[in-house]
Amino acid sequence: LKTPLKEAAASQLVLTERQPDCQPLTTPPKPKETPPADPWTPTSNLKMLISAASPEIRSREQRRQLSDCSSEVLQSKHCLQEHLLGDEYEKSQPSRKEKSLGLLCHKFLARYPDYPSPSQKSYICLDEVTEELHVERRRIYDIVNVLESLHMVSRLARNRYVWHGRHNLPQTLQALKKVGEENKYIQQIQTIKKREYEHEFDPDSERNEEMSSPFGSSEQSEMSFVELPGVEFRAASVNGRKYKSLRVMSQKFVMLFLVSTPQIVSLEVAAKILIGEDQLEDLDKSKFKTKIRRLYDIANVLSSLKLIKKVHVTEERGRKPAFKWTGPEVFPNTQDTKLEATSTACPLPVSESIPFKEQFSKALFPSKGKQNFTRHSSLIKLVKSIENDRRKIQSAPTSPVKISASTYQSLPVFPNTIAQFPAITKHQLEGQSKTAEEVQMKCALSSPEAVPKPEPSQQPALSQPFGVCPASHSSVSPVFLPHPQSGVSYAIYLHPSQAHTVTTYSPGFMLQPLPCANVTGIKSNNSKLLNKITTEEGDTQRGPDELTKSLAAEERPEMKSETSSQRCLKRSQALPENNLIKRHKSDEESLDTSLTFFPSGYLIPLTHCTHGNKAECSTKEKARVCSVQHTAYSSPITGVIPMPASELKTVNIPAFHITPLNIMLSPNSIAAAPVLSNSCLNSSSTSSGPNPSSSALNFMLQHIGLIPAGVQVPANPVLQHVSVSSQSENNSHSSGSTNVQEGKVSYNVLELHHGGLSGKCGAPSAPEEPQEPQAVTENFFRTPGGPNTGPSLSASSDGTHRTSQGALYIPQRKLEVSED
DNA sequence: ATCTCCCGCCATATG
DNA sequence: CATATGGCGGGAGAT
Repeated sequence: LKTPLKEAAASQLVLTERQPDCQPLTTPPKPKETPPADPWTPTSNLKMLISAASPEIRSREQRRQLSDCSSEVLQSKHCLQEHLLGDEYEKSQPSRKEKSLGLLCHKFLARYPDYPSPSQKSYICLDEVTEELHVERRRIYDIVNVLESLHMVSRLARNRYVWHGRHNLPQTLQALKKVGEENKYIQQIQTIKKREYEHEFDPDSERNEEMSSPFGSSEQSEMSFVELPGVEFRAASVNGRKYKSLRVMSQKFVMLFLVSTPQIVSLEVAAKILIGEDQLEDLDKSKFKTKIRRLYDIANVLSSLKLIKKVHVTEERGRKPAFKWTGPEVFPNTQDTKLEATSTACPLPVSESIPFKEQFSKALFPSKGKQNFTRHSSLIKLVKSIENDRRKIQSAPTSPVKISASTYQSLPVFPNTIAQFPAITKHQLEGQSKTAEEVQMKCALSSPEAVPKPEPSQQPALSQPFGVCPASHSSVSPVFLPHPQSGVSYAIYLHPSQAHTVTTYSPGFMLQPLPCANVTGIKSNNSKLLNKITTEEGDTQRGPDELTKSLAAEERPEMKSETSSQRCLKRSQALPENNLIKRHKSDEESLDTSLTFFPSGYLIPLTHCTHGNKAECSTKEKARVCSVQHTAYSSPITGVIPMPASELKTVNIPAFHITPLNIMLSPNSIAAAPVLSNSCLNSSSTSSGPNPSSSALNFMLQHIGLIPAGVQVPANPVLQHVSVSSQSENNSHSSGSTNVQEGKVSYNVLELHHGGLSGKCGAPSAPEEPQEPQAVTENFFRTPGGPNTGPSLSASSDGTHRTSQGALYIPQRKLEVSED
């Protein structure tokens, strides 16, 4: 007896047929709903489904109730009847679980096809649903709200929703991921973890430095709902002020998964981040509790959607509830459209293309969208927030703030719009701008996860936008950052999405170390903390894959490094699939520039900012950007000080995974701009390019705060490329420890966590091992020297992984992740 | 005891 | 004004 899985349920036909039956009303008198599910009832199916999910429960129930009744249905019925007769009182323990939101959600979802045919839209009438499902309206709202956040449904009018199914999911997720990156959730997560960590070990932690301001700076926007071009919020409430807290929370929650590397997010962290956004400090306990409650609600429906599943992360402080993303991988934009459609295994692939365009055009021409984009309240709000931003910015010009308030204000509400641009265009623009500046920059290497299969032939990435971890962007835009102290301005190439994020020079911002969200001690964390992550049960798939991936990536570097200056394509582009598409460049920015969205959720076209690619930006614009006044709507694009690529040097610091940063000294300044390139990238620099002077490197590091002013890091080691030990690849379990013990630096291990797809390049390995407990390791930066010593770079010259003086030592930490 | 999270009061939004 | 929505948090079942 196969459990009727979702597939079945999903099938439209089945559903259709089943629907009528679903109604309990039609259920014959006696079969009162009872735990010992009757296999033939839809409800029972659901139950089975659920029980299947949690074996424990099932077994328990079976033992308890149906222990001897092996003949299922009939038997159970008998039992039921007896029971009923015995105690007429319903008492049929609708045990709390049977009323769970998760189950309810399953029922709800069962009513609609995952991929409704575009031709016939299905509507949702809340009244019907509540009635049919036997639930209080309130509960339905919970479900619908979350679905809304994913754009699986959208409200038409009171009591009325449209069912979109999962058609929008890819875009939505992509958009969310992007926003998540912009919000720098990774950093926040790290900060939180770090804090916890510090709190545990060193209550007296004298964490000085800017890190002290966790996200005080990152106080996020108020609620901003990420919309999709085609799916605006219709009339009904939702739009206006009444926040859509649950909706927004849901989106943010999802974002956390999408940006963090081991795609696992603990409730605690999520709650903190979500709280942190609105009310900075305010460690209100009750508030936290409430947040957690909400998260559970959201998690339940997300679980029903199979986007996440519950797991437990065990750290030294016991196990904490967490959830693991089990939804589709989300690829960085550009390729998005294509890849996602593919990856989603959409039953109705064709149907999607058209809506897409429509949506797109809508986004471009708001006018069509009716009055959706204008509304008093929002405008007012906008103004307010802008003012607010200004105030903040001005008041704390020198503070180590990393994110300007405006950042969030300018959050594109329709990030998707950008994403939807044909990759071609994007690349084209990109290329142009690049050419113009011939910056050796960028190469948005996408985070490992974004790289399904590291292609051996990948082009060497030269650099990467700093602070962006999972760089999923391909274009970079320079931003001028006034240096508070020296007064020297830096030009940092950032991905457009990041550009508007940074308004102030911030070491912290640049520090962003690894894409790995779980890595805690970024800075000088003494790592006393070695936590371990062990994944019990089979979802460990990731470990192996990632390893493989990383291996491939690292090993290849020298092979083909084409000389720098090649336009670095994003890694993903290097991938075969991606290559198929003629990648031309386009610039997101053009779009970004022309259209800016505000938190309020309305699309407001801006005229003053011309599209035009950054290459064309004039000096004046530059200036404008520099000014703190730079507000939400101003274009993130700035001018660049032209600098021959040759002058720029690239340093490869594998161990760090620091996203590369190109720092350019302002006109008058001399020196070469040190550039850190991500280790993931095969740095062409490995051998070809001149090595940056160590002084430059040190300068850089010091600035970033990675090393104390006095410390000098030898350049050579850093430049070396470390070859990954093959062993790690094979046994992910022990790889971590091995590395640590041997004093080896294991970035490969780090990569392990990069959530990713199961890419496997040359390495055969990594078939997923479903049910086995596995250990994943997490690394932390640690400074052997002591707390104050900045982390040093660990490098291996010759693949020896030797820790050089001042080498960065990355201890491992294991966390145990167990499912239920 | 802790983890989950259901229930439903009640403030708001909408029509 | 009647309803529809949807914050919110008490407190109880599940572990």
